[in-house]
Amino acid sequence: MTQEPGLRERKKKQTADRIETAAMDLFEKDGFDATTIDDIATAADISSRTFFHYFPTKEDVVLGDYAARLSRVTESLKEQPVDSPAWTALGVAFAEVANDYEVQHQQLRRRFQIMMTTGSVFARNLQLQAGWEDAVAEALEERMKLGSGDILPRLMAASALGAMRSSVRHWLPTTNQSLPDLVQDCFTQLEAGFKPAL
Amino acid sequence: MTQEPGLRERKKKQTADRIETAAMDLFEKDGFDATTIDDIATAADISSRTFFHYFPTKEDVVLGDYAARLSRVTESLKEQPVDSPAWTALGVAFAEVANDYEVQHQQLRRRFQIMMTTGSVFARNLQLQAGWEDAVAEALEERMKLGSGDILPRLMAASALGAMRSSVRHWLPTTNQSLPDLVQDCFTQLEAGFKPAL
DNA sequence: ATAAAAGATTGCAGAGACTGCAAACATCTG
DNA sequence: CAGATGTTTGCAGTCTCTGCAATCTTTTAT
Repeated sequence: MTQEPGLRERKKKQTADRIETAAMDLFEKDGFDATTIDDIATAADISSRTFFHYFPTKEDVVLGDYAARLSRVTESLKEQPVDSPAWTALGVAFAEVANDYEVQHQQLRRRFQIMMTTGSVFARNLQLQAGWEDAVAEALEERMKLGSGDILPRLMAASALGAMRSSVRHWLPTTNQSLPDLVQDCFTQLEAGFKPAL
Repeated sequence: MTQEPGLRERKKKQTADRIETAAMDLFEKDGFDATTIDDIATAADISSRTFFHYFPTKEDVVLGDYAARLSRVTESLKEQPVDSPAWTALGVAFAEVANDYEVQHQQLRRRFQIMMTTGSVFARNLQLQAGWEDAVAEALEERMKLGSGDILPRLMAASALGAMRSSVRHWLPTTNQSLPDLVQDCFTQLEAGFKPAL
C-alpha cells in the first residue's frame, strides 16, 4: 500500500520545501508585498513559471500546510461517538487541532505574524476558513440528522470557527495560556447556548 | 451645517452611481471575472484610470455601500442602555442592520448573488467583516469595562457576526423567514452561552 | 468678472500576479 | 532501450492596480 516514494515524488517535495523556506525568509526580511514571485523563484532556484505549479497564489505559501491541518476537523468529527452532543464532539475535534497548533507553534507564529499584518493573506485565510465552515456545517447536519433547512449546523460551525479564531488571536501575542486551554474556555463558554441540541 | 451640495459633489455622486450600475449590469450579464475594468469604464463613460478614484478594487463595487451599512452596528451599540446585557444590546444592534437588509433586499440579493459565486468578492467581504469584528469587539470591551486581556468581547463579536452570516445564508435562497427573524433566532439560541456576562 | 486655488479626469508608462501553450527535459514502465 | 507520463521552462499575453504629470472643471477670493 504505502510504497516508498520514487525519485519524482521526493524531488517534488524537496522543491516545494525549498520554495516555502525561501519565500518565508524573504517575506520576513523584505515584507510580503515587497517580495515578488521572481524573487522567490530566484532564491528557490526555479523558474517563476514553476512557482505556480506548486502554489496557486503567493498567499498560499504562507497558509499552505496550516490550511490542510484544519481540514482534519471533519475527519475527527466523524470519529466521535454518535451519542455525544454535537457541540461536545466539535469541541474535541477542535481541541485536537489546537494541540497541533500548540506543538508547532514556532512555525505557526511566523506564518500568523505575516498573516495578521498582510491584508491579502488574511483575506485568503478567511476564505479558506469559510470552506471549512461549509464542510463542518455539512458534517454536523449529517450527524444531527437534520434537514438542510435548519440553520443550527451552520451556526454551530460558525461559532466553532469563531472560537478558534478568537483563541488564536489571544494566544499569539501573550503565551500566557496554552491554545488548547483557550479553545476549551471558548467552547465551554458557548456550551450553554447549544445545550438543548443533541 | 448641512449645505446643499455643490455641482462638484453632485457630479461625483452621479459618476459613482453610473459606475456602480454599469458594473453591476456587466457582472450579471458576463460574470464578475469576465468583466474588465475597461469594460466598466467604457460602459460608465469614464477613463479606466478614473475608476480607481472611485473604488479601490473591482470587488468593492459589489460590496461598497452594504459594507458601510454594517459599520452602523457600533454606533447603534453605543446608543443601547448601559444596564442591558451586552449580548442583548448586540442583538438589538444587529436587528437594526437586519432590518435594513430586509428593506433593501432587492438590491442586496443581486450583490449577494455575485458575492457567493465569486471567490475574490467573497474573500473581500470576509476581510471587511473582520474589520467590523475588531470594531465590535473593541466597543464591547469598553462597554463591559474589561481589560484587553479578556477574550470574551472578541468571542461575542465573532459569534454575532457568525450569526449574521449564517442568517443571511439561509435567508438568501429561501425567503421563507424574514432576515430579522432569523437573526433573532440565532441570537436567542446563543443567548444562554452568554448569560452570566453583563 | 476674473484670477488663483483646489479638485477631478485623463493618458501613459510600468510593476506585478497569474494563465495558456508548446517545447525541452526527466522519470517511470514494460 | 523505447514509449508513456509527468515536470520544468520560456514566452507572450491579460488584467489589476499605481505613480506621475498634464489638462480640464469647479470653487473661492478679489
